[in-house]
Amino acid sequence: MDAFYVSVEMQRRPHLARKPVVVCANTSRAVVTAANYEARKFGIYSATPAERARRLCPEAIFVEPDFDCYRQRSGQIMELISQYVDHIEPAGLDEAYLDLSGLERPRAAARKLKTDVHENTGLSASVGLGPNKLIAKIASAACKPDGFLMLTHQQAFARFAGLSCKALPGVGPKTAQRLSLAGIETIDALRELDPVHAAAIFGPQTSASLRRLAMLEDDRPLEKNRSGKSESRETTFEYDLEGVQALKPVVRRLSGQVCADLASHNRHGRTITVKVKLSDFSTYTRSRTLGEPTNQFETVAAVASSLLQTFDLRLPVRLVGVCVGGLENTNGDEEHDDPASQLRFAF
DNA sequence: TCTGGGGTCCTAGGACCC
DNA sequence: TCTGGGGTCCTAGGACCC
Repeated sequence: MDAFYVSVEMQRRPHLARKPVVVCANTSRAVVTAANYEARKFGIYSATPAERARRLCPEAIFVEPDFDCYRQRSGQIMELISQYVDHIEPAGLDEAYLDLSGLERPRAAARKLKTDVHENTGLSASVGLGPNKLIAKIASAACKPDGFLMLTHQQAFARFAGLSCKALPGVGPKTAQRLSLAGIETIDALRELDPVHAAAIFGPQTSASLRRLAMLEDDRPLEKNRSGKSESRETTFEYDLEGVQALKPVVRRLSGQVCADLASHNRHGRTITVKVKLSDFSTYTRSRTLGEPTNQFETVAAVASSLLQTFDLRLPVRLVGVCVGGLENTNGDEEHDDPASQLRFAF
């Protein structure tokens, strides 16, 4: 979906049309959750600090996020899509991979789906089609907003060769910087990088996976019904807190919220992790794995509290978080779909 | 002006088992 | 005195994505 959260908010407030709109929590240390295209013209993007966003565009309209609403709208869209195809892999609230390989006219079906989504929700999507998830994903990003792009492997190869390596999903700022130091800026330069040289820089695994990315090769199957592997809550304080005693009640509260979420989905996990971010942004975690999965508040809170004691808190604390991971499988069968499927699609 | 929250996956080292 | 190889689980940190 194009600028999904902002588009939902603008739909609720028609007078915001054509104005710069930013979805952002109303707290001192917030960052932007989503910005519409008008706001992006001012240099405001997702993750821009709120204060900076206000200075970049004082006339921008700030709206507080409403994730319950976004989840509900996302559900409607996923429901609509499921009338077209059986095989859907949601990839967040505003994005999904679809397997169109069973369809006779996949391009026409995707076209109709895009129109249908707009007619039923008033929201626009960008659709990329390709022989694998990677190409579908890059194609949908390349045609945003409100775009439609279908590419063969060969066409994608030609079209994306000159793009920055950062256009490859999985290549973030750190990897891009390391590549840049090696003189690699574009996807075709990465493709032509000597494998031995690459392995010396990135190690055998990472260099091989970077190479596959640059070749636009991707054999990941579509995975539907993925169940979550962890649930967590974390909070950044308005002002840094000092000492374990100040943090204990927060850790108890977060434990309670995580357990309530787990219980509501009838899920249980074995590994409890506490995370701490200090005033200098250094981040530490401590975890403990139990013999049996749990979602009991007293159990999680007690373990989290004892983990909290093990940190070296010489600096003030900016953030704490509690995570329960190692969630047992709820619905058993992890369906891996036919890897021979030839056509995938992302929006 | 400092820099969220909810996740996934990968790596690497150590413990432990056969 | 010198001491393997493989596999799994756990912990900690880090990169990345939406």
